[in-house]
Amino acid sequence: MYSRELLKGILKPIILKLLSEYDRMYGYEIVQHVKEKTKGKVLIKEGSLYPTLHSLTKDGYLSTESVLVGNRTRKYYSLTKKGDGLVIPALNELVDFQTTLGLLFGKEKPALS
Amino acid sequence: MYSRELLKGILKPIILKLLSEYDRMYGYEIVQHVKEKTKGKVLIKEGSLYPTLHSLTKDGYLSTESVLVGNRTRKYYSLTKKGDGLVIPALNELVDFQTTLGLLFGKEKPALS
DNA sequence: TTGTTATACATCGTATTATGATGTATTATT
DNA sequence: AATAATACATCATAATACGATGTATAACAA
Repeated sequence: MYSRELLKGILKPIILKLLSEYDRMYGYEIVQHVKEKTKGKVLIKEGSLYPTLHSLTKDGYLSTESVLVGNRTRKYYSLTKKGDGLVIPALNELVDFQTTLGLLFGKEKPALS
Repeated sequence: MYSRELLKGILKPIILKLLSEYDRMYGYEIVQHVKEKTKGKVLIKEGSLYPTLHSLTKDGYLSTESVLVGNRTRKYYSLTKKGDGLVIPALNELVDFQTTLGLLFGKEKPALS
């Protein structure tokens, strides 16, 4: 895990990007997905995730849909139109930021995937 | 400029890396240096820099040396032995983090410089 | 069957830290 | 003479990740 502060600012972009790829996801699923994708290096905590999802929803970027699976509730989140408009700028900023980290810490521009 | 939160966690590493390269620097110089290095994308504010320098000093990572240039005071900062021990881990974390950002946001491992 | 782990949600207080606002003062430039 | 650059400082505020805590179901191993 990274120092707490380093992760600040990346949680919302992570959620936005995931939802732009997967159309709809629930909280627990997001945590697992990010864990796998980052090889265990980014472990989103519930105390971070749920308030953030609520905040994005409250601000109109996400919509929700509750589904019962067995007797357990799953709350699916999707991008609203407004939220969709946030995705590209957020990703651009992150990629740009990644490049800038390279300038500062000795790595050059990240290679294209 | 990046969103405020995105910059959290990188100021201390920036200072540590710079001081490991330049041996001694003063606040204003650090701001200018980072501004140039990042092509104006990271503009450290005085309200962030000075408290951080003081904090690092208080914790024994930096030592200071005040110099009069004309009638103006310059406060030079250098790494202590303790501070020196922080450099490598801090840089490793940052480079690692940069790579993880790539995993999350579509860029692969950063190219070596 | 019992204990543990995984799944799945939630809230709240705390800690960290970058920044704007504000202040003081010298030096260089127009 | 006025403005910008140099150079330091402090303080209140805002943003947000997280630990702690709570509730509950489902799966699985001992």
